[in-house]
Amino acid sequence: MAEKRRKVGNPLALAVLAEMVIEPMHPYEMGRRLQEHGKDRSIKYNRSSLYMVVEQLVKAGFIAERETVRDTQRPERTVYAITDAGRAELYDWMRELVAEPKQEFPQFGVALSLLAVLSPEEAVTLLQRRLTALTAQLDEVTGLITESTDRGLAWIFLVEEEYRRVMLDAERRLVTDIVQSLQQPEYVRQWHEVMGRHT
Amino acid sequence: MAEKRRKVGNPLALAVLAEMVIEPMHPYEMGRRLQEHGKDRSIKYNRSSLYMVVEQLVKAGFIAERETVRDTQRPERTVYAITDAGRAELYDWMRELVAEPKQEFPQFGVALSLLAVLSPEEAVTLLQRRLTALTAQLDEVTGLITESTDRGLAWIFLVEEEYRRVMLDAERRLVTDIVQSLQQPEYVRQWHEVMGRHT
DNA sequence: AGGGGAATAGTTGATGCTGACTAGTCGGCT
DNA sequence: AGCCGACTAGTCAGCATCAACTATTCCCCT
Repeated sequence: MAEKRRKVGNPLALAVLAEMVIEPMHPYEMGRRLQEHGKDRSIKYNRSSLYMVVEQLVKAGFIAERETVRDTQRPERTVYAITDAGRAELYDWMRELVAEPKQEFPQFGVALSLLAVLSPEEAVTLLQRRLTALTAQLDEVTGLITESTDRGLAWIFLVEEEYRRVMLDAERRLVTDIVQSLQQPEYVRQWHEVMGRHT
Repeated sequence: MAEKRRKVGNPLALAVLAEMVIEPMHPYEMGRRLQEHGKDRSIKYNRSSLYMVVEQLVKAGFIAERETVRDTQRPERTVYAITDAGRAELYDWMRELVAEPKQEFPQFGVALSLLAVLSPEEAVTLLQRRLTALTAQLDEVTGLITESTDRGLAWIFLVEEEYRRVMLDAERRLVTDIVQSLQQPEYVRQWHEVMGRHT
């Protein structure tokens, strides 16, 4: 119920645990799979963070070193396996993430909360640029979804892209509405009135 | 056009610059205003980060120490003022934030991309819990918006709450849809089929 | 047979962030 | 006249992050 502070908080750690539930693995391999399955579109992936996170997971007792292989060629690879504590952490963390929405701070929210520093006219121009970009992103995601569905990829693996699509669509609608409002003299008058004090 | 790496990247720095465009100020005061105007709902605020960010802004030449006041009582306060470079940075940064959507990694996206580690039945239960929480948050935001509008607060100061409302609403719809899908045997069958290999 | 690019695998330094702590002051209650 | 809690204001140690770097091997082209 209450939210605990995770010993390892980086979402990449969650992905690592999820990979290791399937089979023991060395870090580089985890990264490779993450990218291969496009998980890096939803989880910020960075190789150095990966090694960091693996180290932290070991310290926390969620994974353990299994063996160090050097198969005649290639650099040395350390293979890790998930522990019982790690499995417990994975499920507990997943449950929390799914069931409890957490306050986040999207960049665009920051921009909107300070929108008043710009002039209404400039805001309109900039928001229209955003609209173009959003439309492009929407097309990209929609394309990816249709293409994957056609290739017979199971629905469960596309739900995160569907999420992205829905959020992009909602944002696009909102931006369109704001642009509309900013073109009505009534709103612009109010803006200038409020901002009159400074600048 | 191209995105530069900001010398100071913390969004709190942007809020600081925006406050200082109005008048010179000491850090604590900036923090107080941020909270007073509810900007801390959109911008992650933390006192220690604030002092950090001010230091960074000084180093980058975006703000400058103006005077150190000790008015007989209270601890020493250092007042800072924005520089021309700072003003330029503020506008440039705002333009980028408004016009160019940036890839972010919301927690729920992470959860969805790994949803398959849970059982469909548990996923449904958890998503229903999320639904309740989302509805509560929606009510809160909607309440805040109506109340503020009634008090005559200008529309421009509520646009960030409107953004939050729209996003929450879209997420709620999506979660509802997912729950619906997960209750159709066809989808559950597919899930088990795909997951059959491991676990 | 050798040179260059891509892939494999991992390390490190420099910087950023924040929870926990310090420390003075005001006001009010008793 | 003394104590408590809230507010004001700032500092700091420790952990997290990531761009850039190192180093080895594979394999294709000429």
